[in-house]
Amino acid sequence: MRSEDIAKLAGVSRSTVSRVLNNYPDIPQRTREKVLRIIEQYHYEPNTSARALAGKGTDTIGLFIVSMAERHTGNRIYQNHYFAPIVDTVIDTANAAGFYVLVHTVYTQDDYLKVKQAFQQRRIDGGIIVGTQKDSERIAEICRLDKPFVMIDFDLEALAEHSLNRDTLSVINSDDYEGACEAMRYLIGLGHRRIAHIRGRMNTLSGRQRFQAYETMMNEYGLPYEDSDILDGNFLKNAAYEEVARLLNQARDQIPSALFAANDDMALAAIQSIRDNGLRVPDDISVIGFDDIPISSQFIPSLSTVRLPIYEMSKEAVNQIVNMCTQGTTSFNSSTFPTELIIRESCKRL
Amino acid sequence: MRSEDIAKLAGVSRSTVSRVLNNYPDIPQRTREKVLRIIEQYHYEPNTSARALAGKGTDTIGLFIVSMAERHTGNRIYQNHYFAPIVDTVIDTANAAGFYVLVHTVYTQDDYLKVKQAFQQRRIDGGIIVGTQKDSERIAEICRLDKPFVMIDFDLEALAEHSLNRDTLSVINSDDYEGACEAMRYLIGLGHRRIAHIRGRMNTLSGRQRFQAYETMMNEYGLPYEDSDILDGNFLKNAAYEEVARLLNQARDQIPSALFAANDDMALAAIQSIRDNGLRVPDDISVIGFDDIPISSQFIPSLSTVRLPIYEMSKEAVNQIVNMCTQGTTSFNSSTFPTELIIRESCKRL
DNA sequence: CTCCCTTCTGAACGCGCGTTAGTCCCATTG
DNA sequence: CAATGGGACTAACGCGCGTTCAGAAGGGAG
Repeated sequence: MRSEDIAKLAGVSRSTVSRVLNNYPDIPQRTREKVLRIIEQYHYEPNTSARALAGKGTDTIGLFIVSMAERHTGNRIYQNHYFAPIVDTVIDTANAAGFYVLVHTVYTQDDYLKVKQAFQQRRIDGGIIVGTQKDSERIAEICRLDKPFVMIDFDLEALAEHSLNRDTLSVINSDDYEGACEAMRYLIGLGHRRIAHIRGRMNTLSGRQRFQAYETMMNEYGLPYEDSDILDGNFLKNAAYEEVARLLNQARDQIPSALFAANDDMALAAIQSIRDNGLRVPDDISVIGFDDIPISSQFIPSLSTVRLPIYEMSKEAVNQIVNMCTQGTTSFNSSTFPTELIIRESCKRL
Repeated sequence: MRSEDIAKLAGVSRSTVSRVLNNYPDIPQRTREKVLRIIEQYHYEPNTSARALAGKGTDTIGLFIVSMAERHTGNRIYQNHYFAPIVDTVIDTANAAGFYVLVHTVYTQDDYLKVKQAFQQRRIDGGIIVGTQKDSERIAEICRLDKPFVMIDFDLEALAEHSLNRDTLSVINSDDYEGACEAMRYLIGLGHRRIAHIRGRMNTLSGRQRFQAYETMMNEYGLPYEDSDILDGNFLKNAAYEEVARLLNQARDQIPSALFAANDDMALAAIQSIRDNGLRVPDDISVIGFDDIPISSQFIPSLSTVRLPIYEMSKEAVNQIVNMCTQGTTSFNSSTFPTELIIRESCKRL
């Protein structure tokens, strides 16, 4: 079933059918209805490829997930507390807007080619890229394609470095720095003076921002901290568990009364480690995390943390892409979404 | 950059370029290399739309997730323990095979149209559909399109009903029945004679199979059970918690010594409920679940359960689709994958 | 009745590629 | 030497649609 068949059945020319489908204003109501009836009746669907070839878009956006995990290690991405809700929201929002979503994982440097290809092959009209460890060099290449593109969590400085403030590019960040400051102020407000921090990976923007907030706040409030109070984590549980165990392995009065972990996974591991070393949370040590992953609210004790506005950010990303694609609006945008301090049971007044 | 540009640069005709790209045998090595060099040099990528229009496929498969949740309730699909690893594996496997994946959620009856459309609009070469509550009527419509199609977890009887044993259709199931039997045999082998069951939704295949296995095993081993031993769950925590509380609200010696829950979520809720009623797991009551969701291994006590071969099934689904798409092989297939009994701490010898 | 303007329609071209039928050239054979 | 054959290529058509431009049909004014 092609548009020509519809045209014949409706007794008009093919171009009239096309005009009806594309909402041209100069089609009289009678003709329009007649054509639409035939289309309805025969369940006609325009061929996307032909449409795209003739200049229309594909009504498809790409969602690229940059991860340092390895392909085929099984089930890593969507069980990741950070990626899962993004994928979820993006697909949901896009589908509701009548767009299809092409999801692709990016593990290796070569996989970045796939992103470019998706654009060059005209598979997608626009793209969203997420992931903590993006290669700004490769990203720069992709941006040079000059296609509607939104990045979630990306260091603006890296952009400037490649002078890529193009009109088709948008960046959506969460305000991790301010969120981390809030967490620190909360701990300090509870009377804690000796506060430790488990860092995330320092090659990620969020890792750096959260750590930076820790230092700034400690300094601002004139609180002393030593190198040993800064634990070198990597966002993962194992290392955090070990590092915390090492922290606890000193004179009782040398142990900090509070711990700010750069993410919930490490915070939970820290609590385990603290327990296994015979101390209690929050009675002996207060722990606060970052991310508000689902399990944090169910853990015992439930974890105080900072919620990321993932849902809002993802939705905004799709909206921007869809606008760019449909209206052809090209506007550089850099929005920062506020986090939210979630107070639960894992912190206690000193 | 079009193939014609490449042709000019290489000093050949456009069709020669096309033949090189499509591995035609009658191109001498010299010409082939020359063309490939130019392609490489100018980063030429064939336009997918034009390609699809000319008869080639799109190298894209659709992944449709049928869920009864509601759109825009935020973050349901990929945080679902069942869907997440499927999405994960499908995307990973397909990407590794050079295929793109279009992910789409199906919430309402109308959304099924989107599935049909994706095919009719030639967006995808083949599709995978997953979800527990498929509408076999709609599925039948989709199958009638006669496109490569794989369903994960689908009742074969429903297929027969619509007489749809077409060559392009495959069904991949997990052997829930046998898995549930194994779980029951394990409990019985531990000496339990009074065993309760919390059912899943009876309008799902897995819900029915797991329940059926319970009844069959109880009968086979001549164990008595009463209506009150069969709790009406719906795969969700809340109802399970309540139902179990009701079960425990009777004379101590009337309470079953073991409980087989139709999924892990309900099993975990049951353990909570049992605890809240002053009994212990596994000392007073043994509990076994089904699914082996990630949290089950970390729960205290860790949950004995039945692992679903989700990874294997998803991978097989992609392989079948890819084969059908590339080789044009059309073979009806119905494979059943075995489950695996995972023994942990939540069950104890009576 | 003619002219012009508005409203509507269709023929034709182009999008970029796959493929078929056919051409050209050179080596081989009778 | 002519005829044959095959290897290496190309011209041309078709895929299904969007869009432009010219022109038809209708309607009102002069």
